[in-house]
Amino acid sequence: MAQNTASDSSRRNERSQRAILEAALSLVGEVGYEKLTIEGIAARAKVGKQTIYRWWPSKAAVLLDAFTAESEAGDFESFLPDTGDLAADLKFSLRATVDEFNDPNFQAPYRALAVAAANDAAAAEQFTSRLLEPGNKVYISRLHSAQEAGDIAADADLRIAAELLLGSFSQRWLMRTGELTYEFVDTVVDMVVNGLRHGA
Amino acid sequence: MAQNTASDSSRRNERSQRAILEAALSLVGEVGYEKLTIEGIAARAKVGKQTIYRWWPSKAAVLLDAFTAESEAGDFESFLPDTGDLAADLKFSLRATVDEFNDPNFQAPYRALAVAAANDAAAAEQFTSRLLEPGNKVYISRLHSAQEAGDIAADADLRIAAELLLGSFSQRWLMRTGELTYEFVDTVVDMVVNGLRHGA
Amino acid sequence: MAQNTASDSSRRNERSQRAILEAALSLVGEVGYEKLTIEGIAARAKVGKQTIYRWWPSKAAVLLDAFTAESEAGDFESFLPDTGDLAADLKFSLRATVDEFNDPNFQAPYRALAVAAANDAAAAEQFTSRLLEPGNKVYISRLHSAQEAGDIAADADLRIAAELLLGSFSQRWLMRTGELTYEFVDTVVDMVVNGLRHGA
Amino acid sequence: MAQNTASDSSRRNERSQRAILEAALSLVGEVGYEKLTIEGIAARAKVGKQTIYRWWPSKAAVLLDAFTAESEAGDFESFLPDTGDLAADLKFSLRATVDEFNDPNFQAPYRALAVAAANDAAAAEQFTSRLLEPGNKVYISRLHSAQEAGDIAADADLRIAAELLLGSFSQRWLMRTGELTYEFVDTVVDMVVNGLRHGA
DNA sequence: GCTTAAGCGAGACGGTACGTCCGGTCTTAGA
DNA sequence: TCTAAGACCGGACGTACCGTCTCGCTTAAGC
Repeated sequence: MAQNTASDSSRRNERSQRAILEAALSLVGEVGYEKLTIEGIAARAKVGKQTIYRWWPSKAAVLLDAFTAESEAGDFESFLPDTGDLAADLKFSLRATVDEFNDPNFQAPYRALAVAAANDAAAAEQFTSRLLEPGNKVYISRLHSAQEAGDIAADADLRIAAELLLGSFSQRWLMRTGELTYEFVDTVVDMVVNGLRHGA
Repeated sequence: MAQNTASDSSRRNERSQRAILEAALSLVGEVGYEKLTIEGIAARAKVGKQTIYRWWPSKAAVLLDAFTAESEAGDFESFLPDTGDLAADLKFSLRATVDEFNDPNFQAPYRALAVAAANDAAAAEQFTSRLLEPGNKVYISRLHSAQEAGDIAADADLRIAAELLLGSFSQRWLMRTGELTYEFVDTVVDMVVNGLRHGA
Repeated sequence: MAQNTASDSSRRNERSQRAILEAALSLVGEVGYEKLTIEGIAARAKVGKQTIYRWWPSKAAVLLDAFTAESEAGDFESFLPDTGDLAADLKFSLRATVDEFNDPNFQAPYRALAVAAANDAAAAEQFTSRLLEPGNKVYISRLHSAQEAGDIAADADLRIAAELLLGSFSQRWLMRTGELTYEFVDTVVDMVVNGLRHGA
Repeated sequence: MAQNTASDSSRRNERSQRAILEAALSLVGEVGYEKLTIEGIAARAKVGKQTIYRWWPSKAAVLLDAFTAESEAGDFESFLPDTGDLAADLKFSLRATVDEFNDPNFQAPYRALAVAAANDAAAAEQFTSRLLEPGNKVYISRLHSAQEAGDIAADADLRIAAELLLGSFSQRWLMRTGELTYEFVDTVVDMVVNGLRHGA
């Protein structure tokens, strides 16, 4: 968690912390990241402002904790099966991700975090290591298994392959340059899997 | 330009407008987008705040004008040649883009615009139509010519192909998940071109 | 007035200034000096806090202006007649002052100013020069005329005589060590006038 | 002492109490009454805040105890001799008081107490009964002996006489309207004694 | 001598106000 | 009429203290 080093976390008031994270999530859904204020969170959580500042360095940090706390409650990482059919497996997972990113309750805080990360290298580091990279790993690992099965080129750079899959998806979503549809991810998967097949 | 409809643009003071755009660019390079303020721009440009509010609806709009004004001064769009060798042409262009995005003077305002766009759909629309889409078009058009030459599958979705090329690039840059290098774009191009070759 | 040097007073909004002074006076009467807050004044005056900070350096300064503005509206300085009978004239004036200091509307802000002055040398300087000293002068001048008439010793220190009259009064009021009555001031006047009669 | 009734004073930690009083005195000398904080005292005394709140109801009460504790250590009440020469005796005593009030170590906490008393009737009651009134009594008693000796009028109000002596002194000091000098108190004494001589 | 209730240092907590910054609107003087 | 300047109302910032409230811990009294 992102607490200040100065304070003794064993004395945290659980009830307050939960109220803060819940307030942050619900508020960011209502007003967006830029209009999200620490005062607003404190007011909704019925908490003193200092209680937020004591434990988090910025609203981005609050939001990150809020988001991951909720995600860990459900089963966070979208499931990526390994049926032996790489393209099918990738499509399955990415279609689930499409649904997720079309859900306003997921989208609002996630966009807020992305904005914070784009803005500030420190936030980006947190965002990446706690949200993006775990997702990447799942894809890389599936690609690796395909590689070992001989389905894709032995020398393919799997990290970059994952970036093709997820970067195009992210960009379309973040800049709203198009709808996130099953067709879109299917096409992306086909192109990438095809590209990986014969020496790249 | 993004001016308000209310004012008569023939009466604009050119000197002031230029000073505002220059001030916006230099300030965003110094303090970043979130700490960029209208008051700060006005003060540096030695201009009344109202003069900014009269002609632009938001700091994102100022910045967008500032950025495009500078870009148009130089030759903005990265040149994409058509030598007949698709992969080589794409690499040539993307390597130039790598250089551009590694230039701090370019990077700071562009990142600011991307943040504004990620935040706000209206800003995104402007950002996309004035900066992203023109770039996309260049790539799509080159892909189209390759398609007509029979180098890539006839039924390939060229827009999505361009998104693969540029989205992975953008994501890596925006979230700072890795360095932008020639090797990176070369690999991306090879994968994508390979993927386009045989029906996708 | 106690405005900051930085601002151009010709651009003050009269309505706001008046509202601030009125709010300060009414609030100090309701809650006392220590619980008087700039935020409270701003809220009651329907004014931004900055508008107070722009023109006054402290709540003591606001209050001093508020108090003197009101006083100048009425005829501030208690009238001290010169009938030729020094003791009678002093009693007349001090009895009026007794009434004034027994009036809650007068007392609350005046006590607030006295507290501020006792606390802080800068406030004391303002308080003294704008409120105490003018009062002193009136008494000294009446004593001077009595001295010229031969009613009191030629070498008497009139400023100190005034301090005896007003200091004992002030102390009793400020520390609430006794009631302010006509009898009290009459006795004080008799003692002091008697003491001044034969070389002191 | 001003302790709360709720607590059992036999269990007080002497060391802590002393540290609190010393911290209060030294801090008030450094920052003044308004900027004196309970947290600051606790921090300097290396004591929990609750230990202060347990034993004193306000910072004024702490300060009053701190001040009287120190005073009782030395011989607090300025000696007022009775040589038969009233004026000389009063001058002797008041000159000593002048020295006292010109001593910064004495002045700072005493001013703080006076401010607290001026502000708040409850503090005033404590301040008066524990510091002012004992001083008054000494003067009244000396005047009484002079009255019995026939040096001053038999019907003179001796309390008011004492108020003349001490009130003018206090006022000059509190509002810093002039220096406290031997000449000043000498003149005050001469006027008052003279005024008391023949029926007042 | 053991236990148990208190005082204790520490500091988190819900609050209030601070003094500052900036947003976006409005007013004024001058070119 | 547009501009530079900046006052205005409003709202959020991040900080300082308030007075209350747990926490473990020490410690002294009374069983």
